[in-house]
Amino acid sequence: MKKADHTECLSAMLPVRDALDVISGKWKLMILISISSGNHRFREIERSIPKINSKVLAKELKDLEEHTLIKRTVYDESPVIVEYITTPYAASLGKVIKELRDWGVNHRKKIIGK
Amino acid sequence: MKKADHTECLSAMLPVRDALDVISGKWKLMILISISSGNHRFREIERSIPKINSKVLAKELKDLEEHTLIKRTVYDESPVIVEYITTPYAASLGKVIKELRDWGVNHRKKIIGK
DNA sequence: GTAAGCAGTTACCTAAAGGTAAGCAGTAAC
DNA sequence: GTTACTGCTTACCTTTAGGTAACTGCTTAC
Repeated sequence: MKKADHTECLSAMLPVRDALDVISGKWKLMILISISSGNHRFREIERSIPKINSKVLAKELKDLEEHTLIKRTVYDESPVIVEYITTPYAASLGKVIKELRDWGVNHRKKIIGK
Repeated sequence: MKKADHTECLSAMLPVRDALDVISGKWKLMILISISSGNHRFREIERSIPKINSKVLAKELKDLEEHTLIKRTVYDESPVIVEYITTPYAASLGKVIKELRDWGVNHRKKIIGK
């Protein structure tokens, strides 16, 4: 039983909270995964994620762009093409996503095993 | 540019979603961090987490217990003592929390640096 | 000329998460 | 005997996340 160090405890909690503020919610990581798996167009992303709708997708894409996790580029050919790509900064989330995925796989096993 | 593999993409997204279902939200990880930092009593945990309130804490503790991430023990001394401890299963979240924390620290630096 | 695809937007609604404030039963301290 | 601590619960309210459905302007395909 460790001694409760209030300062140390806070210094662990606050960054975790910061991270969750950016990535939690039902869709953000799924969108990042979809884009980095090769889906770059709005409708492509939409179709790749079950049950998402265009309003939510549009909003989440804006959020992700504000956090500089994705980049939106408009190619002014006719017809206009809009492309979403992940930024190098998004790659820094790779480990986070990997650990979440591994844990999720294991957790599902545990629950089904019951 | 990778080719979009729908199946592979889904098999990455769904476990991540499963994991987030368990740990996302404003308080769950903070509570786990608090308990594993040595806060084991209800009021102790409450005081260690800024801005949380007892209604929310009580509810989140129940959720965490249902997911077998913490264990609640009542010691029937007088006065009754209630103790919360993390389970070995919660330890499996260690890497997830570490990566979230590291990313959060870095993200904060990046934002302040702007 | 009508249908269908593109990248969204708009108005409206529901459900869930979270917050506020008060209170309760028990104990113990002053 | 009043105050304060424990571990909660209750009723009520607000805020936000997310969902539905329709519709826009533009383009190309049949």
